[in-house]
Amino acid sequence: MPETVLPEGAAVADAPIPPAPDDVHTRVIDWFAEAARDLPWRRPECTPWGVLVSEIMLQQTPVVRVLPRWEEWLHRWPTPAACAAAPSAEILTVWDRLGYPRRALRLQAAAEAIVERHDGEVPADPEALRALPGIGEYTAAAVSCFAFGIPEVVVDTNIRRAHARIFTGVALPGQTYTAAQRRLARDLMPDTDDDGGRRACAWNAATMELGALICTARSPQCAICPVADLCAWRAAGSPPPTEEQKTRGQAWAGTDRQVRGAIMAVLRRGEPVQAETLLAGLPLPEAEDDQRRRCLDSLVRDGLAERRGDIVALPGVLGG
DNA sequence: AATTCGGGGAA
DNA sequence: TTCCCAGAATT
Repeated sequence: MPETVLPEGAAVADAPIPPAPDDVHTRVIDWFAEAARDLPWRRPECTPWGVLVSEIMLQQTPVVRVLPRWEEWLHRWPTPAACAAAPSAEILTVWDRLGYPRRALRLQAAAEAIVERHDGEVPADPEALRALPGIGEYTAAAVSCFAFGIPEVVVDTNIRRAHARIFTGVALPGQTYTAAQRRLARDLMPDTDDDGGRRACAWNAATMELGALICTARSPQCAICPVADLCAWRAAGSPPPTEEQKTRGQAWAGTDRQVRGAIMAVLRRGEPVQAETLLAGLPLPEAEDDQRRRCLDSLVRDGLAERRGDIVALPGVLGG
């Protein structure tokens, strides 16, 4: 804020005027109709289970890496019941290197809960979805909206960024999902009175796609953006992100996540191995013995590995 | 509100 | 190297 005191009622020069939501709705939804990617979990024949699997896999993992794993997963386990009945080791193997393998176990646990609590059918109610393992606020809303057409407020990282630029006029939304951002997203939802929520769901999907394809984090394609002339961030001169808005990079080299990942890569080969051989053979010369052992222990605690005596394997393969 | 939890491809 | 990706669970 400048030190200068402005006249009463005068607009602050830097404060962008947010566009009318209705105008943005029409532009973005029309753009989506012609520019949307043909993703398999968007096809009309995709089941709610297929949508649910895609949403879990897409948590922090890019679309291009999810695609082949999703196809394999749905081919093997076309229903929650089939997934629930699978060996956990197979679950983790098919998950492969999507990352955060606890998601795979939680997805199977969700499938089990769906069989037990919902007669094997993915629930449409967002509260019922939210109660399933691995399903939080975003995923519950997304499944409810994309699989069942229920006009929930869907807010992912793409939508937060698009909202921040178009309506708030800042480069990036910041690291944490604030109450103000949640309120903004809710206020921006199209009316559901007329069409029962069809337009609201289209708005969710379209805004997400806009953030993924046009309004990207690094170099947004404003030249081909359907709302460039309405965008508050553009109107403000496309100011760069502040230090507060920048995401502080997560360290990777030397972290437990790296060591755990290296251990899981070995276990995914399928053969039980000696703990000492496994830990000594990790391609991480920097890692101390203490860290290697700690990470293996944590994997066992997380149910991602099983240990009997000196032998370690994926869960279930060591038998009773 | 801050941390932890994988992994890879592009800037 | 750093950044970013359809987040969730835990503290």
